[in-house]
Amino acid sequence: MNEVFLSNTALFHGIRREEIREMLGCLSARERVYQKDETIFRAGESVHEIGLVESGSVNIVVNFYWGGSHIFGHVTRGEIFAETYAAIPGKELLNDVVAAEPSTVLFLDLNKLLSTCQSDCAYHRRLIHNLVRISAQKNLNLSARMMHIAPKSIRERLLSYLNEQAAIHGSMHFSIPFSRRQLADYLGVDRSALSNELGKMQRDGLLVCRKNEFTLSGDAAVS
Amino acid sequence: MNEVFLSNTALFHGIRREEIREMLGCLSARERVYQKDETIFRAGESVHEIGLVESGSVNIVVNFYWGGSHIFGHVTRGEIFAETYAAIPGKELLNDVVAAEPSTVLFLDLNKLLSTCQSDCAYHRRLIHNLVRISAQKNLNLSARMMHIAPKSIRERLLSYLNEQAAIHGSMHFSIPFSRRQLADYLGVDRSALSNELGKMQRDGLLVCRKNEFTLSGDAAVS
DNA sequence: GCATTTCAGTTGTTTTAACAACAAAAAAGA
DNA sequence: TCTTTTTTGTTGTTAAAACAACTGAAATGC
Repeated sequence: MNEVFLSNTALFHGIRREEIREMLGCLSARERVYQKDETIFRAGESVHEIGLVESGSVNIVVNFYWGGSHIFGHVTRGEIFAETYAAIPGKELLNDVVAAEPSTVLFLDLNKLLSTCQSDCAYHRRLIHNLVRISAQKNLNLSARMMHIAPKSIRERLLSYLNEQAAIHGSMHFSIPFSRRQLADYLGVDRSALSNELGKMQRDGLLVCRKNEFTLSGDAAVS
Repeated sequence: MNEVFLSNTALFHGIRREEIREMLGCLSARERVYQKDETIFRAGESVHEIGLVESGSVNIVVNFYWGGSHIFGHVTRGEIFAETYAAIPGKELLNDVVAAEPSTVLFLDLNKLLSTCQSDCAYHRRLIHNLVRISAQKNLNLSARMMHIAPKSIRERLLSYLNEQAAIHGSMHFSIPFSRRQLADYLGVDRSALSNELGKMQRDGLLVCRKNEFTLSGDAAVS
């Protein structure tokens, strides 16, 4: 296991490398390699460990009763997953977790993480602090998406999202981390309808976009 | 302050009453009374305290640029709010928090909550544990709503929601905690269209409903 | 008990987004 | 480089939900 890598993750941020090695023992850390498309957690299971992606990436996949499925989230190197379920004992997963590519996952026992270890290391508190922050951040991300999806029209959803991006980047010119298809999924609209609306908005002078680069005009600014 | 009441909240669950009184000092607890419609937190502010509703209830209100607003959440007696923002230093609130009725709010310093207090009471760990669980639960609630909103048709959204409720109650017959208007808001659809669809579904034999009481037929069951 | 207001169901109309099918452009691979 | 695949924009059609307006029912207040 790579302590240098771990010390750069949000979960272990601010913890010295020597401490990390020691802590991994306290947390019953175990590592496992997965091939592409291999299932890591399955809906219906209950878990007590959180997963930290050491290499590769994993998808959070929701399966519908009629056979369809939807990728609800994508967890990349350095990020964690399943912490919400691990925090609620006995709670069954609502979705599968599947390796999006060949990946290595580090599993950590959440109960041990939350209980101070025998050696009562000062860094343990930092770890808990980090976990709370990560959880809060995920909450905010979900809330933000809810807000963007709240309007009924595609244009309003786009403006809501793009204005948030402009605010985040502190500029009317910015790149977004989504392809068209991904943006359509994120906003919960049809892809072709999204493309269409973007075209109209450009004709209306609200914005200019080329690939993932957007420039909002003053007219598009809200709040 | 009422330690008996606090010991029944999710945040102080499992902590003895005598301990609670002691802890409140550690947490720089302060209490304040609000009148109906009075603003508790305003969008754009950053906070370091979480709020616990001791009496009454508060609304999480999103204000749109064009003047409209939307109630995003309702926090009742015993529940907490603003913990997501308090956990991320400097993060500005995206919405207002407004008293829905005359209310009393207990404010607690989150940084002090996360750092073990001088007296290093064993119950402090329990408090942090509870906070993590509450945060995780809010995450799951948001995720569940996202899943219900994912389908495009009203019928599918309803079935998604009602099946979850049936699973929660462990029965095909149950009451929901929403009025029609609230359910329509929750599912992000028009109220009259929702009523209409419920009528159709009853005619199709998928369910029977009277007020907030629903009975699903076998045909409505999914997964 | 009566008046008033809120809530829920119904219907018809209009808007709009989903859907399907396709062509051009870009990216990836051989 | 040439081929193949993926991504993106365009258009027209269709289905569905939003919207508006109204009625009856239920709840609230006086």
